[in-house]
Amino acid sequence: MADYKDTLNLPDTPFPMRGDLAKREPGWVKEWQEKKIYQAIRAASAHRPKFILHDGPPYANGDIHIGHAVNKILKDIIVKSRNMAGYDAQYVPGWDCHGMPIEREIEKKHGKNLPTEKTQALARAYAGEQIERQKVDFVRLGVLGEWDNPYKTMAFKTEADEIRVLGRILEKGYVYRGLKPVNWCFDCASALAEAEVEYADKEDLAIDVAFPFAEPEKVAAAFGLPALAKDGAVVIWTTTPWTIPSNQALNMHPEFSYSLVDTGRGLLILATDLVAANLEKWKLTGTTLATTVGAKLSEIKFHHPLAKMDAGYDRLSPVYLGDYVTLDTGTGIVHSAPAYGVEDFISCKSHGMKDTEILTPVMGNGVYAETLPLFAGQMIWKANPVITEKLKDSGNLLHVNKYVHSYMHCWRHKTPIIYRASTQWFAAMDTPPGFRGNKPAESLRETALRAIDATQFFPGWGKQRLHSMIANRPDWTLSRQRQWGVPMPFFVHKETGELHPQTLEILEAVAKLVEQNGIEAWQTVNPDDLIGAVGANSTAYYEKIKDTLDVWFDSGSTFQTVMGGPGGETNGMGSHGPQLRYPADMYLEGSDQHRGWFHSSLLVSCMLNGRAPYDSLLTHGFVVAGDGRKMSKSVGNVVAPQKISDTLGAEVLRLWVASTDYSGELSISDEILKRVVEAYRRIRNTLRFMLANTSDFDPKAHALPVKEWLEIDRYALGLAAELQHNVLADYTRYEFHAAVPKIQIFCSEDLGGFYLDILKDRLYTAAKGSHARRSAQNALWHLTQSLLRLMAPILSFTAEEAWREFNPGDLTIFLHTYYAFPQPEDGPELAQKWAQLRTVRGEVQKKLEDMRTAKEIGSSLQAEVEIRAAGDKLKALQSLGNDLRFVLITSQATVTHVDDAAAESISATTSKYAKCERCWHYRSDVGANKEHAGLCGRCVSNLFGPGEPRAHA
RNA sequence: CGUCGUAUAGCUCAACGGUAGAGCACCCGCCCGAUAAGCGGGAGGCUGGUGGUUCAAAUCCAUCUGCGGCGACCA
Repeated sequence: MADYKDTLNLPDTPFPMRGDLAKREPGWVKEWQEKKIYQAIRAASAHRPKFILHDGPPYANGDIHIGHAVNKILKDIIVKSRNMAGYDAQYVPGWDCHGMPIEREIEKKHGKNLPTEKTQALARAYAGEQIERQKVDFVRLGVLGEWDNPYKTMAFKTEADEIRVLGRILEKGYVYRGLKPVNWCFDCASALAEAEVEYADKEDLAIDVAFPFAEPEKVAAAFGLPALAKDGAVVIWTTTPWTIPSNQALNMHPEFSYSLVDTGRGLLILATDLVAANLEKWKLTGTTLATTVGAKLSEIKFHHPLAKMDAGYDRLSPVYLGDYVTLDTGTGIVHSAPAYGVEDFISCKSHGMKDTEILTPVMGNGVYAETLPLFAGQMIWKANPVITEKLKDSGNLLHVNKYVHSYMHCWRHKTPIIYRASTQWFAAMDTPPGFRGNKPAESLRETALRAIDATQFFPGWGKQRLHSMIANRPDWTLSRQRQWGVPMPFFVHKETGELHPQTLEILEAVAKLVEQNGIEAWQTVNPDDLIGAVGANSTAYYEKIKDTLDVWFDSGSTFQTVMGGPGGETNGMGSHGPQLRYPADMYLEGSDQHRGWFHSSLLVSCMLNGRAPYDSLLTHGFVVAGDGRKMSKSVGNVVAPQKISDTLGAEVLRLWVASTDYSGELSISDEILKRVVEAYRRIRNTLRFMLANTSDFDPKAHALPVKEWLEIDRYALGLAAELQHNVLADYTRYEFHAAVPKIQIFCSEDLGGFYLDILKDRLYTAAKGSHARRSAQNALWHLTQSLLRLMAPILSFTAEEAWREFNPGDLTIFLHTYYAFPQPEDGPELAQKWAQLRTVRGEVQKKLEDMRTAKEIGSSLQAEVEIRAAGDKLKALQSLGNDLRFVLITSQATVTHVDDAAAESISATTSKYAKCERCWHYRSDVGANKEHAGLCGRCVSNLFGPGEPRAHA
């Protein structure tokens, strides 16, 4: 038997079937960098309209985790897809560099209580190292961007511009100074972040204190009594006697029941449920005169327990209602010192107490101010027993005992800390304080809410979320008491606290210094040099403030400090102003950034420009393990992006990101990744087949006008055009998880299961340069053009790898836009007709499967088919003529007319003819040519004659 | 606890008031000229639970449960 394999046009390509991604991707990354692909794309796109996705800066601490990878890959997919859609889509990555976590890292490595200069120097160096580490991992993911010139919030110019932003919001009248309770360490003489707080057991004095009636008639009325027969008091319980001198209110729960009890020491009010326990503790007996709910006692005033001890305490405390009051311990009544408790502060403020009315006798070192009656100059912890003693003297102490409880301690000093109202700087949400006659026309809250309405959200529920956050948030505390942060370079009057009259000029002067030497310049500058040492406006009267800005203000200002704000393209503002544009088309981050970066950026931009810095917001969820659980080191279900890159390849990670619906959680597991790998293999193999079968195709020499193609080739072109249209629509909506299965199904069903399967016969057996074969290659060539570009934003490595094979000598696929298809004239009719043909094909395949099960055939080519059909179906089948058998991949196919659909049927038989040794079809004319006894007629013609005519398939 | 999401076949996703679909995985078979490939066929869901609205509910409403985000001087 002659071997005819050499006479076939079998596919050939160096494009390997297996990607070997983990090993080969780093090489491609390197090439992209060496060939400066990103810069080439910029040059090629310079004339196009801009699409600006402004990068939200990751924090420069720690190696990237899977969430970072998701974020950057999504951004990369969007940037690439917008660029290929014909935009100049820039990507300038950035890093958030200041803040407490880095300070803590420095403390861990170099010890605590370093001088500020030292901390800043170490922090700056550390952040730089972290950025380089993270950058390597980001680049490894195939993310293209301006990695040579990223933005950093610690860049000197960025730091300086941030100070200028502060100056502008001050000038516009949004900034004021006020009180706020914070965690305070006396040894640090500073506020602490929550992360710097530890809990440990502490022994305190727990005291029960009576606040005597000041308005007995109102108390009587609240309990439904005509009058009270004797004096009495409301009783509170506290473990912080040192807050008693600062008491300014009492809290009761509006719904709890409170009793008025007649005891040996007068009438007492306490929660009904706690009467028995407390009377026993106080060794009293009593009878309940009446009960009422807390709400009835609202606003009734009581005497301070130390009122009789010193006139300085002769004041009244009103009852404010609060849901946070519990019946766990104590009396059901809580004493409220607004300067030293968060709930106390909020409650008193909401009842109209002004900052200036709040008593703040505890100084930063934990000692009572000289103005505090009775206890001046005492350290609060040492004052506890003294206060208790005074209360006893006053007759208002019902009980005292030692009490061990869990209490906040400083992470550094292991000493107890307190909540302490301290002076902070705020941006006003509702009532702009104004600045020297300047005052915004509307409140920041109103402006921001309007800006949200004008913003597009992906997914849509983000709008309501951000809206409700802005609607409900309190004033923004801009100041922090930290070292590694952008300073608020203010001078305030030592007595009045007023800002220096030349504040704006000082800010600009400091900005200039910072521009040269970084934030460190503010640390080292001599105040005398800025405002002079003598005179009313000098350092004699004004002191330098050490506060830094909230790090959220750093990243919240990047629309100005990086993008350059309005006019940044031309006015030289911003680290990347000329190339970017304000507002950005999009900010894209995890959904936690509604409260973070989206939020802070919105507020700063609204203060500066009255609008959001973005036109649209896209949010993605968080990555969870396959079982829906959060990933955590302790559970051990953490999936590291570096590990995936090193084993499966970053391409697989990219495909996983693209195929997951990011609007909810993104779950990842070994099985999920395995499925992604399967999908990848299928797509890769399909590409390989197309590359292999077009390897001898030269579009310059072999291109044919579409109308000269075979019908099925034109149909395939239409399918690809439809795919591209649908996929691009998904890209435009940023719904990549909808696009990926479309591509996958196209490869599997339309190509693998249909078109390519049918095409093999023609590609392999027709004469190499025949019209029939070239027509197929034309179609494959256009399909590949489209498919590679369509895939490129997601499967960047593979698309690029294939592109080099497909288009040798071209720098990169990313220089190209989506493919412009030639339009077949009869596209719609073909689509309809071939859909019908494919239905019939499916029915035939079922029939053939039955024969296979009955062992009548193996290969479908062993069968001959007869189809009886009516109407359109008949016409469609008949129109293919002799080519129908190729569509069905059978050796013979005949069509017979029947009158109506009910009479339609399909039958198949095993061919009785011999198998052509070359094309494997079973034909009556095999051996008809004596010189080539093993061949069928068309193979003889294809090899030695004019070639078989093919018009349809 | 509050609030915003989310829950459909083993996995990833469709169906957006009208008989639950696809790809992959799985099972069976074919092929051996895409070959650590390719083709065909098949099985597999009380759409998280419960109650409602409706002629009709995966879809609308309520409630419960699981999971997750946010509620931090953390980023």
